[in-house]
Amino acid sequence: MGNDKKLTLQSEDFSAWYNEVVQRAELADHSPVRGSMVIRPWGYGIWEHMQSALDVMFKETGHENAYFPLLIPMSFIEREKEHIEGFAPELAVVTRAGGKELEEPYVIRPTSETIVYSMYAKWVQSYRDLPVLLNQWANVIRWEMRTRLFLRTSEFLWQEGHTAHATAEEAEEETLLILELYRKFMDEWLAMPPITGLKTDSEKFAGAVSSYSCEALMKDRKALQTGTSHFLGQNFSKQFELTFQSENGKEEYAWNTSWGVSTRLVGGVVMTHGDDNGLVIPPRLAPTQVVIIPILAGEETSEVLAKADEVLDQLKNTGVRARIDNRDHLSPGAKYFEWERKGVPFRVEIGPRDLEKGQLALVRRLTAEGESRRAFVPEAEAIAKLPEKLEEFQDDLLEAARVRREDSTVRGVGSLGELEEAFDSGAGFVYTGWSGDPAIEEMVKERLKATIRVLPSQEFRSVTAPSRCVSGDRESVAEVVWARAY
RNA sequence: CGGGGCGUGGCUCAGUCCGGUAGAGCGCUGCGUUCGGGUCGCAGAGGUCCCCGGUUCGAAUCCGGGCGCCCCGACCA
Repeated sequence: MGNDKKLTLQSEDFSAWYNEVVQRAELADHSPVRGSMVIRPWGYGIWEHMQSALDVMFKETGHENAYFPLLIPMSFIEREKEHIEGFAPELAVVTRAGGKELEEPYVIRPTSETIVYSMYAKWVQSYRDLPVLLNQWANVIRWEMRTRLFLRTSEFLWQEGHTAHATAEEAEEETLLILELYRKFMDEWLAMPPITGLKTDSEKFAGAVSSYSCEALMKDRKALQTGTSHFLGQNFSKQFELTFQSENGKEEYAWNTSWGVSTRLVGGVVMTHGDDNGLVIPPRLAPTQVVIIPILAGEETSEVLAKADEVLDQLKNTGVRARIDNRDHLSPGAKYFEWERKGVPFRVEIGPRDLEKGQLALVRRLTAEGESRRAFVPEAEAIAKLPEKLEEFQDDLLEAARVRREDSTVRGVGSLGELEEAFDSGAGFVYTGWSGDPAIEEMVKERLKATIRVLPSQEFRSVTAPSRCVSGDRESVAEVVWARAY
């Protein structure tokens, strides 16, 4: 990578572009431990904005935060059969502590269902104790074979919600409520509009009855699973004796859900909005929304700096996250490149000429085709309008992402040949019929490297449901969405 | 775990074939200069050449062994 001034072009090597931009925008760096990363302030700042937005949404829907421990007894993880089968290869295990071999090894949580539901079992006696609606913000470890900053690291940060309900219907409702909450969050905050739907058995969470997910389309037209919401049925409550006495006095097993999004979302934002100049951060997530670059020139330097301070204060008063870059060893041009690479939505330049004319130079991170990059706007007007310009920018990013998604969506594909052709000509999401046979999934994955991302939720389905399976010879039981995925 | 590649200043790499006392660009420090799209000049700091062993008068370079990392495939939020 080096300090070559230009990034690898997206069109040349998307994956190299991603690695470079993550490091050179100072989002994250590799730690000495293979596969794990240090999240730097710029990247963590983005995550913090995601966290606070989600946290509000969780609380608005009746959830509370709690914290469960990092270490889980090995026997807990082993309790649910599919759960342990799914996670066994990627567990990190503590066998020694206090200078001695432990009697029972501890697993570093890959997810917390087992410890959570074992505790719920203690707390829940009666239907009056339900529902339990908890979330935790935590780190987890899954020993992945191949890792990439943010997208797949051995340790990552996430939130995991865990709920217990008296009825299956209520738990299913919760699962879908969260799926919709995630979707809204991704639309409104990340400007990364996912499609949603049900996972096939081969892709669902180990231990779930059914899994739903959000699937977003990256700029290279590969899908990224950006959030999951699981209906766990009574699988865990049966293993951990999570029972309650119902209204009619009978002892029953509770119904559970779990759901999560992770720091992977940061990688998703990078691949959804970034361009050849670097990151583009949606304003609502940007640690700095407006950077002020004073043009320092000779005798007017102190006046320019004073004006910059004044503008900073006024922007802060309008609720804009702004900062001044007054480093004096860099030329203005060098700063432009740096902040563009870091994806700051707007830049304000203040120089002697602007002082004279009572104006500010406003530069948007993305400008429409043919539009001039730099707009000179009267100072008061520029400050007053920036909040709405930021909202506009946010909206434009969402719209552009939607258009990209729709433009690379192909519907009504009726045969394996057409499916292959679609991917060969650069399709992102491809909709087909499916017989429900996992062998078809397996075969397509083998041949085309594409998988069924979801059985789409109602609003994403095609107007006319496909009647035949993509494999040709059988009837379709459900429409499915195929994509090459991360 | 299979297949490929690579370990040399902070970073990217040249030097290795053909052994002779270690280089470039970028970055960093200081001073000056410049400042509206990656300023320029001068001076400077910085390296157990991944590790261990062998061959040799002499090893970054040759030989043997080890370790680590990256990329491609099988697993995954």
